[in-house]
Amino acid sequence: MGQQTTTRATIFDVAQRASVSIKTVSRVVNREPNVRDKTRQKVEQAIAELQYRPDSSARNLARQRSHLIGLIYDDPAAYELPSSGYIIRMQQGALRACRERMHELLIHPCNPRERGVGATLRNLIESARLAGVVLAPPLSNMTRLVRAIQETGTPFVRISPGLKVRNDRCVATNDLEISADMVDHLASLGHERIAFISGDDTHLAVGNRYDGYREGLRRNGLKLIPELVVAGDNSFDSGAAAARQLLGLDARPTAVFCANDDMAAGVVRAASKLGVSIPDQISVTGFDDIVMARQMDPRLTTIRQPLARMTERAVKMLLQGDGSDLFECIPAELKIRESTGPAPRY
Amino acid sequence: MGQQTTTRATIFDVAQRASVSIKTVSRVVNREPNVRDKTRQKVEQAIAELQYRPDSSARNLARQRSHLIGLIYDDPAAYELPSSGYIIRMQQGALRACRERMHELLIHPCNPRERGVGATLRNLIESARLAGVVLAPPLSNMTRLVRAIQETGTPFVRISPGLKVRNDRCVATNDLEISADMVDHLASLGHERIAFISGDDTHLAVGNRYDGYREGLRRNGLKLIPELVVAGDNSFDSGAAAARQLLGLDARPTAVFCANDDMAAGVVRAASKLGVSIPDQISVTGFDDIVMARQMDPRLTTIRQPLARMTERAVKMLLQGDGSDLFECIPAELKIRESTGPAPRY
DNA sequence: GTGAAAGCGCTAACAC
DNA sequence: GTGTTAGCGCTTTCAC
Repeated sequence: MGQQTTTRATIFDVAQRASVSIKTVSRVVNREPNVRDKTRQKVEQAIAELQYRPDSSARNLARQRSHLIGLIYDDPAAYELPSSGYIIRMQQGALRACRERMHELLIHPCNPRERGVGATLRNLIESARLAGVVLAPPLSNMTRLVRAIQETGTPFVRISPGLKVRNDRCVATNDLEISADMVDHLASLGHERIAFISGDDTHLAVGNRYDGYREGLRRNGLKLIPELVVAGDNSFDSGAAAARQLLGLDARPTAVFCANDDMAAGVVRAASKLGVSIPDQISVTGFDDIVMARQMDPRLTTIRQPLARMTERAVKMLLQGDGSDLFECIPAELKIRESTGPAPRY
Repeated sequence: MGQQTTTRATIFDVAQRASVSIKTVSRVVNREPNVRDKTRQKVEQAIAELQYRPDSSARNLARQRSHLIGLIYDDPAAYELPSSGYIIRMQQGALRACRERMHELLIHPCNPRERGVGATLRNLIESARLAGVVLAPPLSNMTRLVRAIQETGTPFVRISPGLKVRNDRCVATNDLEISADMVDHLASLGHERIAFISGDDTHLAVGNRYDGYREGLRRNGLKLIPELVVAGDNSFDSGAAAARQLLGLDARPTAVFCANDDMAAGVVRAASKLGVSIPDQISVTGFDDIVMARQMDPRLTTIRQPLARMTERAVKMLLQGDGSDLFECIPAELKIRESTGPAPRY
């Protein structure tokens, strides 16, 4: 064993050793038809003996495209956020599909507020000749970026762009529907004064959660009480602040639906500081199912998006080639845990 | 605007347009010397007009190496763990260095328990001709994997291998020292019965934390009390279980030092269930500074490894070329928060 | 079924 | 300072 002293074997070396032409070797390596079984075996043996590994650069150059998938997502200024779970789950799904299809994953967080992101993105995509690009939310709903990618002509898929999309491919989840389902859950527990803490609205898909909340109220015959809707910014602290506001109301809500789990955690914290018990006095729900949701006390009722599966699907669409599916929806799941319970009777 | 209808400009097109040879264009693009200012400008203008972007595949083929850095880490079976924060922070550091050096980052989680990881890794590294590889813990202390990478002859850096390393480069932190410092902190608060909950010992660097604990006891003139050392497995639940055991003791510890934050969170949970108040009756500390550490109540005293900076440094070492630094240590930081306080007097 | 030869777009010696 | 030319290791077209 030890260091690789001699130079690496090329397709020529293999061809020579197997007494065939390089084209035949190429056929074997790429699993193309029209190779006699016996020839194939000879070649395979030569490959094994020589430890031959095709050179991706050469292959990419000849093929005019790489075996790289780019995963592009928002680079949070404060990286250290629960958003990390979000990102990891997307990566995980993308990686699954990549492995299966013999591709590799390039990650490329970027700051959409920066000048020249579009150009940088184009540069990356074209220079590296990415085989495809997955655009994560909230970038997936930013026209400038989408356009920049379109201009490269490289296949791409958007994740949860948060609105209906004209021509290009995307995979989403049923944010709106599932949010309404959450209201159903609350309503079925007897809640009538259900508050909502909204999130960051540059993230269109997060906006859908509010629409779902309203739809849920509507279909349960509940009316929207303006003072029960308060704006958050997706952060723990904004959730806590909103909770203090809601709990200070003369007519308190009996349930709070938060547009994400971080804010829900903030609500839980604020409530417990005020001696308000969950879920006895107030029910709390989130959205995202972050790791902490299962470690909180009480464990948080929330909604889980199939992020990994969505991204996996996205990469597969990319590598499929056929423009068959333009849009795919993978439903989210209600995770009913301990932070929701029957409405208190006053 | 719009789609790229015509074929992409190559270096020839640029050369022709600027009335120079391709070599000159190459010089300009690669910022090589020996180009007259005026010539350079002509070329740059042609590049701009033609929207020329060098093709990485071609460049990589000619240079015999890519512009890709591989970040290789353990692919947890249950991915959905606080470890996600760990991974994200390493990625962030690696990305910072990559961007600065005009490289791209390939992520490659892998399962070291799987057969053939070594071969797969070699295959990736050689096929893609990675410019360099960063190996994260605990993979960085697995001989089989390290060897596989060595055999490719590709430059690599190990992160926190957890032990002194012979010849190859690595960047680590002062796990042991900082753990001893944590004991100093506890001792200075008057604690004498300090428990330790150990972690997963396939992760050598985590093992160092225990050594640091002992060193801390020693230098504070405290003796190691065997019944106060209990084995955990890095999980929240194992922390909670250990806590129940420790709190059941006739002579309880007044402080618990956990080898990671998840276990510390478990301890906090178990203690509060048992009505033991933190830090009044017992102090708790962790290691890692996961996101939750700052959102717990009380906020957790812990240790923060400079993971991002470590990985950033690693990538820079890779791209530096000169084998100057073989080993680099970036110190961790004590984060003293609310979960530690003066030892109770009985 | 198999092979010969012409690229793919760039870098790197070396010549001028 | 600048240009010529020969690769880099593969895929692809087309002939056999």
